[in-house]
Amino acid sequence: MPNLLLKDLPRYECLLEAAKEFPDLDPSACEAFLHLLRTGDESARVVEANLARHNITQGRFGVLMILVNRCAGDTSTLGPAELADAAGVSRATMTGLIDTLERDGLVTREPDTVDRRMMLVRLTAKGRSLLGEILPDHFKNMTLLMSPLSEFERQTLVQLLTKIQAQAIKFTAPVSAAAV
Amino acid sequence: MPNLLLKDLPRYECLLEAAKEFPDLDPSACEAFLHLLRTGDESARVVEANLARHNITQGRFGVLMILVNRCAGDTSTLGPAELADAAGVSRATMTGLIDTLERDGLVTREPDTVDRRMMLVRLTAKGRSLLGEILPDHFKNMTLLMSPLSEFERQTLVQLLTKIQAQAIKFTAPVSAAAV
DNA sequence: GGCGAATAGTTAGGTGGCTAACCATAAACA
DNA sequence: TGTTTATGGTTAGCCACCTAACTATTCGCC
Repeated sequence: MPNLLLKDLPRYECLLEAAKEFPDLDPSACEAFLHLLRTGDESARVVEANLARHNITQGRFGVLMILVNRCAGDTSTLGPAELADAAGVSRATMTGLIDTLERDGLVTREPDTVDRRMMLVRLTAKGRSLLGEILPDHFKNMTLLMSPLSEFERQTLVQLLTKIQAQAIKFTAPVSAAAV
Repeated sequence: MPNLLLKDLPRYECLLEAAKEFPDLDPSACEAFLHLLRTGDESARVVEANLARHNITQGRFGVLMILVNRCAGDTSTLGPAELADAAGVSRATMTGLIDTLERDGLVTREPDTVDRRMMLVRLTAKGRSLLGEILPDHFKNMTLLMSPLSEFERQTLVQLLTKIQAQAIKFTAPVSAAAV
């Protein structure tokens, strides 16, 4: 009987045993699945620890990155809905993220004079500077995390993960069909 | 310049380009990392959708599963700290999870007469019954999600993920050293 | 021009994660 | 036996996610 996303991953032999009781349980699928979730979780924690040292979370960091990417010039802006779409979160959630980013002086928010429904979000110099501080270690950690894998293994991993992603998309309707 | 954990994963060529600006950025590591997080995220959503149909979340489901696993007989119990440890969350978080589970009649909670600091959590018949409803589809979805991969590919994936897990543990001190 | 539909951003309420602090109890030590 | 340390569960506050609902604005159609 497997535990899911728990501290101790069940061994394959335990899954074989559990499959006797649950005919729908495929031991190798279950094992791969649990390892995927666990490794993803642990990997996220690694980069989050680096971000936390700069008093920022993954979500807020993502918003800053989107602003840098989508705003070529210093004067460009994005609306909360665009940001939410790019970040893959709801507009309501994005309101909260922008709230705290604005509070910390990392972005500014002002009404759009052209479309009066819109707010315009802009990255501040402080926000840009913070990214400059964060990114070197961020990338180093990422590289270090993947260092046990050879170039070939990384490619293999990406290929396998891409297959799973393609399958996952089928579960969730055509909402994410615009990816890549 | 890469987006992180965003809706559109950057293509490898974009990462090569970005590496010119950021010397610490390793394109293949970054690509593998982003795919790992993205696939994990999407996979979690798949199983969560199934759980949501039964009005339960991943976290609460995990608690029920621990209770089933750790409590061989119907009369056995676990304390909140044990549950938190097994689930990999804090005791404070576990209090909230038990609160809602108790509210929904899926577990009971009573003081321990032997050790008066303790509460004892027990799975109810309703909780057990709910698991019985959930598990068939839960396992089926898991199997279906991994179906694009052959048995060999699944083994390969697990091996690669295990390497990353071992590396991730080094970042987070010996706290999780008891895994597997 | 007027009306209905669509869009934008925010609020309210809920859930689940965290840390720090708290009170109560048990265990360890002198 | 008394004191200190450790453990257990909960609370407060914060954050991030969601849905549903709301108000305001814009768009499309007649």
